[in-house]
Amino acid sequence: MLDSKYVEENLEKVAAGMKDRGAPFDSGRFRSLDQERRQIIKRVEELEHERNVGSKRFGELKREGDQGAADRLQAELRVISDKIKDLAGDRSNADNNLREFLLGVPNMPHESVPVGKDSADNREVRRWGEPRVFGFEPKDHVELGKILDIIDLDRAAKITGARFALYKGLGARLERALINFMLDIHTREHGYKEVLPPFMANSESFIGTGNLPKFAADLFKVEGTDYYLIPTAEVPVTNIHRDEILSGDDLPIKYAAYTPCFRSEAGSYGKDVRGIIRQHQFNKVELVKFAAPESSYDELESLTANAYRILELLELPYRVVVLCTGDMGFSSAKTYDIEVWVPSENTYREISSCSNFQDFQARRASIRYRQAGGGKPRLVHTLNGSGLAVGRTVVAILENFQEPDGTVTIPRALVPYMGGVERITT
RNA sequence: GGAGAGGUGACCGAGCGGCCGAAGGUGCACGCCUGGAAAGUGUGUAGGGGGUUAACGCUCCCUCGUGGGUUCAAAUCCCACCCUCUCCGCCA
Repeated sequence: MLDSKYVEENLEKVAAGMKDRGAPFDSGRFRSLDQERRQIIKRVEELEHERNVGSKRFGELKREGDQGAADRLQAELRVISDKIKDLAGDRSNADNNLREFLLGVPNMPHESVPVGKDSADNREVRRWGEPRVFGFEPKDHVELGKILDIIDLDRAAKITGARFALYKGLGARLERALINFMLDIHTREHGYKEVLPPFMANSESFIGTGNLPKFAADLFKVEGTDYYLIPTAEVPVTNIHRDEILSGDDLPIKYAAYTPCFRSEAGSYGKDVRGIIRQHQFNKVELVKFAAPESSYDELESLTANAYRILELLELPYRVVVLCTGDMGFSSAKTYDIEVWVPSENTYREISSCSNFQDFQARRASIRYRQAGGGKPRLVHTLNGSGLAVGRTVVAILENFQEPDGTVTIPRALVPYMGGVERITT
């Protein structure tokens, strides 16, 4: 959520930023909501002041024993109190209206973000590794998964439905190996603290990260509760410090978390229906940072580097693109997507998304810090990125490391995590 | 699921109708002390919002888990809900 004061003082700038994003923004409506709220607050506070002064006076009269004056004053005060009660509803309406308006406004894009309409306008900023030249027709991961009997989509559909996977044998072990490998690298070499959060979170947490109220349709809700299945560890992990004031000395705080992720994928019918690229449930190792505003963009660079390092260790070719204004997520000020090479599609596919949200989430979730020299608490900047999506990493390994007979070589770095297995065979 | 106890500032903890945004302590900041540090010592130190101001500031309102209620007046009384702890039951 943007700061209403910031919006009020930079109305044109905000309108321009929203235009770059392709997001509707009614600055006239903002202005009238803002002013309405201020007027009501002023009126209520004047009445409250009157009541407080009168109440004190009433106490004095009682002590002095002037019963007549006290009774008269009490009658007056009762009228004032009633008026305040009448206005209470107006006030909360005005507050809610403004808040609701602002909750629907996406973050301002950072100045370094290219202006553009959609993914075609994203800009490549890094490319690593050479896509392998196959001396044969490479198979896709669905076929490989069947041949090796490690991914069973038919039975998963029986158990649950479409867009679910059943991993078996070395497939299940590969998934587990990748989770452990990623967590080990991030915790031992990149300085993140491992956390294992709840896989459900309440609506307040979802509002904190910006998933609610706008994107309820993307979530699975647990019936009869206020809980939703998490679509990413970003939600529970960012909310670790909701409503807290952190010590500036502790920043940046860096967490790495493995969780499954649950997404309804509403509106993606017909998209990536084959295979395990797009699932209702998938595993992911997520990186989350709480940083001081001065250093948050440096932290975004290092977080992104921490994520693509996994791909380098796994010898998987990738590229990094910076998303343009029109392609960025709702809460993000700047996003890098890391895309891994997928031979069967002859293209790079997103495997990680690394974003700086600046104070957008921190304001919603009230996550602040106090600087070493004391002073007022300031909002932290929050960042996160996948490090990495595990299912898509499996896809990349199977397809990039396949042999003509359908067997798959395990990347060297992963062999210890596979219990010494160097190759998946039939 | 049943019975009980409790949720107060960055943290611990007192207060149980007006003199309480809140004693005391810890932490933190600044100063004294010291060759330097520790110890000691003095002072200060909640958050959010409105008005006003170029700004420093001044001023008002709200906040003692959350939301209602009683009252001229609520941290304090009543109701509902959430969370934590203890005991019993059940359970992995």
